[in-house]
Amino acid sequence: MLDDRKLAVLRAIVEDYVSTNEPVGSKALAERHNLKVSPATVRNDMAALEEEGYIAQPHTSAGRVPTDKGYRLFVDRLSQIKPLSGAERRAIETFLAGAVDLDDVVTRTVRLLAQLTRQVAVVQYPTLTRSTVRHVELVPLNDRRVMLVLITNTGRVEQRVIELPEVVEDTRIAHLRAVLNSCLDGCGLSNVPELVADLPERLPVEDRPAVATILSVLLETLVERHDEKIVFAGAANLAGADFSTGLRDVLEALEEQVVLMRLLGETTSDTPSALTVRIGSENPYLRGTSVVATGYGSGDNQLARLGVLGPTRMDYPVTMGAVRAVARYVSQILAAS
Amino acid sequence: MLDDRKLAVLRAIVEDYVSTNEPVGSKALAERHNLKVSPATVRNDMAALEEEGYIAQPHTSAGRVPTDKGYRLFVDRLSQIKPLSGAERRAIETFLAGAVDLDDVVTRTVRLLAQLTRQVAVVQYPTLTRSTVRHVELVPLNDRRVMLVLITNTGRVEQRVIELPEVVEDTRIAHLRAVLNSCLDGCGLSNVPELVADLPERLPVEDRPAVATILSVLLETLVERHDEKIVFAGAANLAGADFSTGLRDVLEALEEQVVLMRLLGETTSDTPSALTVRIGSENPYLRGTSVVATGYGSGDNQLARLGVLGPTRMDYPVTMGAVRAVARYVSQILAAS
DNA sequence: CTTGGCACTCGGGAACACAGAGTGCTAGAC
DNA sequence: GTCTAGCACTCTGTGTTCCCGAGTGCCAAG
Repeated sequence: MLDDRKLAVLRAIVEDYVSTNEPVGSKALAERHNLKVSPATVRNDMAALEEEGYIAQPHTSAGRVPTDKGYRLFVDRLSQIKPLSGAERRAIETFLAGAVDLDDVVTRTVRLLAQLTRQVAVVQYPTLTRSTVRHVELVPLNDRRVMLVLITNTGRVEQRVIELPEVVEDTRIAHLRAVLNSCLDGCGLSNVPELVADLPERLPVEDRPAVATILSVLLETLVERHDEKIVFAGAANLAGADFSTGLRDVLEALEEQVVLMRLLGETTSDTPSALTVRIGSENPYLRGTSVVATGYGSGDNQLARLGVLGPTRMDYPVTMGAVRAVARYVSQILAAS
Repeated sequence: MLDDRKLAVLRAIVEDYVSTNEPVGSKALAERHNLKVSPATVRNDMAALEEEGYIAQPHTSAGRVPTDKGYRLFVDRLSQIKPLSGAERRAIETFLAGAVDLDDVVTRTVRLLAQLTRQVAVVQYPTLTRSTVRHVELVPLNDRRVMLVLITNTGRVEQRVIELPEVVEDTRIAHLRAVLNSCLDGCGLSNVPELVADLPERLPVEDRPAVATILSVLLETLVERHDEKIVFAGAANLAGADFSTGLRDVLEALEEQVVLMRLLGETTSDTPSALTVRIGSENPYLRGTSVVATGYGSGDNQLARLGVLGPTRMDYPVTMGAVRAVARYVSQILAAS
């Protein structure tokens, strides 16, 4: 049905349209890409491609434009991920190397990705669920209040102020801290609930109300942050592009954690580091945009996802290369710290 | 020079232009606001106002539009800050009350403000400099690494991983922590440098390299975060508005911490809780936008600033009311915690 | 299967006219 | 002196028309 030349024509159409942002006609195609055939032949192929739904024309007698299906075929079979230049790689390294803490890593990553792709970059904070407890700290603030600080091996720090149901002496707080740490240190966060389940029973009865309160806050912290924090950067890059759905909708979506999350998608368990490309109508919300995303994290321990969002008319090979490279570098950084 | 009626005309022009987004003519003015004079008279006044530079016409024979100078006069002398409705106040309260930590307070505040004003909201994180140390924590990660956690009375938590120059036993770390806390607890952050200055001398000589490293990171943390974190929300509200400078520039500025900082401005020391309004060309960057900002914080202890950014053509009384109200509520919340 | 030729179709830009809103000015009314 | 009414003038924005050109689909010939 689609012989090699037709595929070549489709590839040429996508490339030209992406670079010029104008419907591409048969004549220009035959000239620019040396297809060795005449415009008329190209037209025939185009008719076939249109028949199959890979391209469309905005109006009769205009050039052709790739459809979502056309981009899909292009991404799957007609393009190769374009690796970054050496200069770009070095830039990434130096830019990420200066990060001082997790917040900083994420912030730098998202900015870097936005700048590199000239799109909107989205980065999900490393998820807590797969990380392990590095330290639990209880800081007495006054005699009815303590601050709970939870530090994970990914460098993440969560804190909560807890109102105690009764006055508890500092020494007892200190004891509880020691117990908690000996019990939880190095354990996966998902194991925490079962590990602390019998804790109240192992402590003096008079401490139990306070312990119960503290534990409930601790568990709450774990659950609450399960739906993760997510940040974006590069909104300015949207200014030029035109979206079928209107710029406003895109900006609104970017500020909705839930929507962003859905757009980034799930890491498929079998191939965690694979690039996910969702084109136009393949996306849950925001049908007019494309999302290139991937999981990141050290080795087989996938932490979270990152990616970029842009118009359907996007340079997929370049974008995919950038996303993949940044994911790799940030994974390295996180593994090292 | 400018009698009462001319001022009334100016006020009417501003109000009409803000609500309709169209140059306002003499006839419509005389009708809609019962000025009790004829359009011709209004025209004379308009000519005078234009002479003085308070209004301008986009082209000959179009209606008048306020200039920056006109808005300025309007804000300073012709308008009253509009208080929020009861429903709005209750919404603020319930929305802010649910915050679990400082991050959450800031995030909720910025979203609330964006929604309330239908502009872009900007909130600066409470500054460290005026807050006090509540707790310093040193967590050994392995024998060459510790994590420094600094908790302030505003609920802010800073953490850093420190590479030690040599292996230090946990007990010595614990001792150092105790020393640090007894030394710094409750002290203002700005006093920390002098307080820790002679610390190395008071400790065993073999600990000094490690102590020096830790202290240098501690001081660095204080200084680094002096230029503060700043967040925004409501970029989607820009989609409708038109900026002389182009949407792209505004979006770019929003992602530049430094620029945002400059836009929010400094809290003037004499009247810390006063509203600052910068109109159009009065702004350092982004000449085409207006910024309404104010300091917030508990009582005389100003912590940071918050505000909104929008087109010059903005409903100043309403915006100012919202900014003031939100600043008050968030100050309360922070004072209580 | 490919190619050249040809008639057809639209979109977009230029030229143009026109209605309507708004102005400035002047002369008269209070 | 200040306000008002009338009038001529000046624009912008919109709608219309027209035309060019790029691009297509189809057909017949190589």
